[in-house]
Amino acid sequence: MMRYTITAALPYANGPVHIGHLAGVYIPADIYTRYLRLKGHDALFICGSDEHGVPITIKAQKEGITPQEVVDRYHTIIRDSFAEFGISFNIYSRTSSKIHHQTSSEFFEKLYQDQVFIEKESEQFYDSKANQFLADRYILGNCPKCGAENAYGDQCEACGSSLNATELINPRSAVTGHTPELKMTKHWYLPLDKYEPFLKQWILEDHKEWKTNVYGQCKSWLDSGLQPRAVSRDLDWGVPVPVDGANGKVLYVWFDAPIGYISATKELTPDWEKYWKNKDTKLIHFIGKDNIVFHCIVFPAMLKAEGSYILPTNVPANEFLNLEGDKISTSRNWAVWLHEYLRDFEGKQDVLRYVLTANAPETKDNDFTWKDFQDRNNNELLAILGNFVNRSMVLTHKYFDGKVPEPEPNAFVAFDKEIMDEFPIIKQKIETLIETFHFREALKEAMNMARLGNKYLAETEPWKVIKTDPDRVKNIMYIAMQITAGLSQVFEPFLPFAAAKIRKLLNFETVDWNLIGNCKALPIGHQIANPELLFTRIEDEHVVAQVEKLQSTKQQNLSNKFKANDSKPLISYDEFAKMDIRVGTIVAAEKVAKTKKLLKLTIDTGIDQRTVVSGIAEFFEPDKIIGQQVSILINLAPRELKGIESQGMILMTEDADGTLRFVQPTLQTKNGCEVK
RNA sequence: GCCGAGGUAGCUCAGCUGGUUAGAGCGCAUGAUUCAUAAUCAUGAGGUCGGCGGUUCAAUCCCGCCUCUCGGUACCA
Repeated sequence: MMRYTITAALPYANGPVHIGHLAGVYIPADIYTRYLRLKGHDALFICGSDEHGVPITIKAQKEGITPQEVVDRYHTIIRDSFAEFGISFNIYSRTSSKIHHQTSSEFFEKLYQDQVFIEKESEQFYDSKANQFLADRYILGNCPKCGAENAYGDQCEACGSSLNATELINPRSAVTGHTPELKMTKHWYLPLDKYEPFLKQWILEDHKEWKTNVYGQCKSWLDSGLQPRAVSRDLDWGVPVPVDGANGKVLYVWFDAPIGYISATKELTPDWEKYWKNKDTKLIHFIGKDNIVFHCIVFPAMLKAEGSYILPTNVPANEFLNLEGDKISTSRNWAVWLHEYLRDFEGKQDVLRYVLTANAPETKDNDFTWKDFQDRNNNELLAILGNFVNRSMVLTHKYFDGKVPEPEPNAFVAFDKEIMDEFPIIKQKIETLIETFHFREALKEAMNMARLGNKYLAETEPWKVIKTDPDRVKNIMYIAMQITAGLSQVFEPFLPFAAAKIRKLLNFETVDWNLIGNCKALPIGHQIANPELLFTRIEDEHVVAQVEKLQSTKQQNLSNKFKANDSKPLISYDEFAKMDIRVGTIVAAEKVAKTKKLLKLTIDTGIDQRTVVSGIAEFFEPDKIIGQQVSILINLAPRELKGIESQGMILMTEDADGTLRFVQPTLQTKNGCEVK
């Protein structure tokens, strides 16, 4: 028996969870854990809500409630969704819990006492009216790049630039509107660079077996050199930094969140140390690809620094799931939310589990479509698995009053043996596949067991043989029932609800991986229950409704969500008149080498032909905009971009969905005409 | 741009360290069958393995260049 600690990424408690989360992290982790338990291993499955961090405080502020109220709401929704989908956590905890605060505090203290951290002072914005330091997201100002108002301190949403708060022009606090001042503040840094040699050895040399996407990402980070990372922030929501003079400082969320795995284990069992500190325990982190660097580099560095913990054996990160061809997006509401699915498809947890496993983004991003969902339910789950179980039960009832018939041991024919011999082979394949995190393939092999069952019945034709050789049918149905019993075991990790239902129908409650394929699980004479259908057909109207729902939320989002920005302060006519805006025509366009967004345009302004560098390359093909009339600000001070002098600025507008459009006269207009 | 991961039958994906006619499921076609939720079983059609070069007796698998998708990072009036 082996011991495993299995973690699934802590979902961030600022929204519900959707099918992308389930497909990428929780279902694979659940399959893995259920499998290990079936094999008799000691496997703890740990998860919880990640409840700290700035986005939650912002959400709370927007809604006029406390951060705790925000996380309480989503923690409940998330926890219940997982429970209903049969994600078999041993514990689903949360990082706002007392035990987590305590655990992460102690963790920090240990590193602090061992003098692992670097202490560093730097200047940060401080709001003297609110008496607090401001996180980057809490500072608004004019974007230094594009001049847009209300750029955030970390990013301008108008032009997409990532910023430093100190670059903002006219910065103001999002809390009070006050102009913040720069003030020195002290923070603690984890010197990741010091652990670089260790990490290089541990990952690049000792864990070449990790998935290529994970290994590649790590190599990329390690090769480019690691930097010390701040582990604290000036914020009042989180785990307070347990050091004198650290008032108003909390642990940075990336530091406390992974410790959540440890606190949850602690909450679960007094025996927790054996799952985290015993060298024989295998620690497996299931995550999405966005989390690779934290789980492969940062958290291991923390654990290593602490000294008494084991490091992960593997970090099987998955890619992302798309939905009907588009990226899943919480803000655009382009998602299938679990709590809504549970309401719309009551009792169909396994259908989604099946589809998401069969189409899991294991090696690359994958697409979920409702059509595929319908097809897989109707043509695979129902037609192959459900149908086999049903027909073997119906036949057993018809010929043997629902009792497992007694076979004549010497009467098994070559074909019987051939079929029976297949099952241990498939079982072995599934084991290897699950143990190497190939869940998609493993599920396919499990389905092959049901296929084999169908094939067996089709070839042996008990409904014909019964007329001529009833004894032979005893052997046939004996085997068919044993196959069914095997299915009730093999699907336990993948489709726990269906597996349990098959066992209920068989009147057979034992769960044991080793029963798969031994073809004698059900005793002779065993009475089975009446047949019931495992799966029901999903009709077109159900999936059409879902697609329409998606389309309409998408439409609504577009029209509803857009809110015109507030008017800027008044200016005089003279101020306006300073801007010399002309009608021009694009006469040449080419991509600026080594950039993604920049086009080098040559504009005929009526006065001259000049070069303008414009960040529109993601929306326009150079060839297709030649001849396009534009409005151009011609007396903007030239600026050099990527070595090219840009002499002016093309006026663009951005539609609600982010698409850029030219602002041009309604009819062809002479170049050089003024816009006024 | 740089780094990483992908681009294999209509669709979704397997293909270990290069080696005979490149595989599976779904879909499609044909046939068989009726115990079963018009479910099942068999057979078959379908691919210049993103493109171009190179190494090799031999490349989907190695190398170079290009191209497209996704992620990270940089840049972005």
